[in-house]
Amino acid sequence: MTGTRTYHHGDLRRALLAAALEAIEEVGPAALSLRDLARRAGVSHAAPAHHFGDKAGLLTALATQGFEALAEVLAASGDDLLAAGVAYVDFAVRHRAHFEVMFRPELYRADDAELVAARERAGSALRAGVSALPSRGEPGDADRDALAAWSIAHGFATLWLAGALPGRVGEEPRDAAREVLKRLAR
Amino acid sequence: MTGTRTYHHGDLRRALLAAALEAIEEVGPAALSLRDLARRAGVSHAAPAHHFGDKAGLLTALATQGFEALAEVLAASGDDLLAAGVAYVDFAVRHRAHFEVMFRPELYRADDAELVAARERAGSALRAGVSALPSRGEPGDADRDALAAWSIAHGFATLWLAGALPGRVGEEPRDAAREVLKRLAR
DNA sequence: GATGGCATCTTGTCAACGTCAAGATAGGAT
DNA sequence: ATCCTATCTTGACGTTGACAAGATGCCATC
Repeated sequence: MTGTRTYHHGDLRRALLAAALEAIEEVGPAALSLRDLARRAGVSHAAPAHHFGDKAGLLTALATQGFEALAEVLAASGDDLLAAGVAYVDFAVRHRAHFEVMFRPELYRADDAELVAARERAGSALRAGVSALPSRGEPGDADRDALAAWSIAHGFATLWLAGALPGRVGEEPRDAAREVLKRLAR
Repeated sequence: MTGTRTYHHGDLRRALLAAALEAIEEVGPAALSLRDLARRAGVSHAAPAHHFGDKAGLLTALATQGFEALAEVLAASGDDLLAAGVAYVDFAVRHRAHFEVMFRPELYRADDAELVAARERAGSALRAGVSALPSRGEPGDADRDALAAWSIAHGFATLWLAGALPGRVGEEPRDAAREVLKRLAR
């Protein structure tokens, strides 16, 4: 990271992941080009393959990063379900590139061991917020409560990212999300 | 459509759209290849360009079809908000290829006139179900109610399609969706 | 401190792709 | 009968992901 160009980049793996996040925010995860990443990092066109094998390998690494970061964000939001939902939406908007890759499993290797572990950590963090709610009714309801909460947060985030929401909802995703998500918790 | 191979296909535009739906269900909308579609239809590799201009043009046509079909489905579900939500999820699962294209505006021309019209028809049909609900509270609440309903249905559908849901939710999307969506209407 | 091993990166190549330009074909109007 | 024009083919160009083979330099070992 000294800026001098040596034969060995020194931190190419990290540089490529960072460049990939930028590129995905610009053109989306599907239009990502390994050769473009190589140009951004100042290395030859075949250099990325050494670190990630192929394009799916790079996206697998990004998705894993994403699930780990999401797990942290959800854990930090504590036991408040509404806060967790708002944090979920906020994560999607702030880490748009990560989020978009995470939920396009056809682009990466969804059975990768590290990725599966990270995804399960995020899933646990997500269910933790719901299990804090008072239990009511029959068994299995808690699962469906969790799924309802996940669905509304995920749906709002996805629609926001797709630009499908009318301008009326405002500019600040956290505020808009809170207004919508609280309709479930009632 | 006689099966004989003439110089003029006769119904190439329709054949290409049908082939595209098949291909998208197999490999996703991003990995769609125009040359593959041409092979499936039995025409030369450049034939698709004549009907759709380019790849984005073909996906624009598919997205337009999708919004029109969704508008019909929602209109047919009547004034019941829960039924509309279930119909939304059912549409996404049954017309997976259409649905996946519709909400990836970076892949097509989102400002195309026909597409915008179809999308607005679908949006109107969606809001119609919510406006039938008894109004409560301040103005603007109806918009947010609609957005909450759309979010939970869209989120559930998206998570289902991404394969992100645990196996416990079952095989039949309509039943699973109803159990989840009804938690909002309470 | 020299040497060898090995991860890292480069160079060269290939098939497949989207797109464009130019030409061939045929159906229908005049 | 003739031309017009939409439809489709052929050929080409630049870009991409992937693979193979070679170049480079760090690092442990002696």
